[in-house]
Amino acid sequence: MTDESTSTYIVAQPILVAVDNVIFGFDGEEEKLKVLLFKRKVEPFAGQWSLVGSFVQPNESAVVAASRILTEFTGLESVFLEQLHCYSSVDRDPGDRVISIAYYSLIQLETYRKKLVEEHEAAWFELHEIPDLVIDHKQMVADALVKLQDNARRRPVGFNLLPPKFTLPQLFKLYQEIYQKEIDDRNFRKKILATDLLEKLDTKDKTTSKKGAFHYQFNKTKYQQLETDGYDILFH
Amino acid sequence: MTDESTSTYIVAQPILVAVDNVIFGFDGEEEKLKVLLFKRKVEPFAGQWSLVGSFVQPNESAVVAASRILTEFTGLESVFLEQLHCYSSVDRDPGDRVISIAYYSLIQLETYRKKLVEEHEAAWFELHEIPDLVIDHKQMVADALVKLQDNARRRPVGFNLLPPKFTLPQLFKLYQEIYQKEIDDRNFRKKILATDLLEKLDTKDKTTSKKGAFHYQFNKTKYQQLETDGYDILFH
DNA sequence: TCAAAAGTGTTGGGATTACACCCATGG
DNA sequence: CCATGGGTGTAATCCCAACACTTTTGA
Repeated sequence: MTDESTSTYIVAQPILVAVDNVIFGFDGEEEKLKVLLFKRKVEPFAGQWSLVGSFVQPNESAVVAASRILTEFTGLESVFLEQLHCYSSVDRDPGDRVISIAYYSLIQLETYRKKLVEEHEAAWFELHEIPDLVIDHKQMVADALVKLQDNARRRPVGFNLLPPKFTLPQLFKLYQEIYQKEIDDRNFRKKILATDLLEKLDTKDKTTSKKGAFHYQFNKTKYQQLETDGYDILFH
Repeated sequence: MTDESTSTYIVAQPILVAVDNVIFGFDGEEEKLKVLLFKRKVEPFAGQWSLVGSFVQPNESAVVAASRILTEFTGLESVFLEQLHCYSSVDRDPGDRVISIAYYSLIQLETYRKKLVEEHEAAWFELHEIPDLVIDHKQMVADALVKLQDNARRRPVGFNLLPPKFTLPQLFKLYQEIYQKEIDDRNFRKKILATDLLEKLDTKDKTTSKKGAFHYQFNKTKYQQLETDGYDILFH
């Protein structure tokens, strides 16, 4: 299949195909949405900040490639991963003609493997502290955020960013981070609880207040249903 | 740039990159939304129905390639054209490893060059009469329709499918075609007129009724504003 | 006792759905 | 004059944004 001499398509010229992954994580301590970046290893632009990425191998699809590098950098498997856009300007990469299929994923920062990230000289950056990135990666991050916002309105994606047990104040702050604005907390609770997605537990998280905030978890059945059926909530 | 011997990326293996275009047109006579298909010229699958597509050339981006084949088949330039998704399964094309970046475009059926279409053995198919298509093209059409529906709710895309002067009954039927369902016509008028997008002319189209339906055209200023700002209308 | 965060309800206004009849015209 | 499609209005409902105070508890 990948031996060019056997190709049916004589006249076509192959192109290098990469994937880049905008990995979002929610830092529960700092209550900030962050993006994983690393220092690029290869020329051109070696040493500069970049999204994590890889060339697509002959025996893998783009989503498998994106998943592979996600695992490589975080140790995580089977997390939220969705295609964003394919970037294909002729001159985007001065090293060669390379198109890049961008993905974005949502992970729980608490569960990623810190060691892997350090080995790769990677780091988490807040949205408004993202440094200059190679090629069109800054555009990819911007596009990913828009898509995340759009998605968070229609489907329970936000929960991919939180640990299994979380509190409503945490969830609330996460959504404020996603939308990069202040949200009315009373209306937020109403709307989120109205989805029937949350199950209140009788334990509390007392790390952030004396009163303590109740833990919640998802109703898995409802979660899967809403993941496909969707809803439509605008947060103000 | 495209000479492999000069590539910085020694280890990467290039892949064939194609674009496929889901071209939608609204047939004003039959009041049907249609998709342009043609009989594939090359093996494998020569002679079978396919979306129009092409390999991406070394000197063009994917969107340029998609635009090029659109012009080739319809004679049209600078019409609505938007990226849909990149399909990259390893075995999707038995001829070779080929990934395809799918686009979709919206054109006015009345203005396309009929001759070009005939020369290419292409034809317009209603949505529910689409034959078996090669590879994953049927999936592309399905995905394109979903994206079109989503887009029509948020932006004035529907107007790309109509001639400069059109009537409200035409627009109404177009939206019913896009959503593949019946819509309340009184509420439809209210919602569409509320956008401030339409300018009523004092001429009438009498081809479909004795009373005649008033022509409308867009307010270009408002159109451009809403194209970027967007709105959010659900049609019931 | 008080500071700090968690939690809770109501109401007025605007938007939306559902719904049925009159109008204009050419044949 | 009538058949055909074009055009219009309203009432009841629902939804939602806006808004401020009480609770809990550890220090």
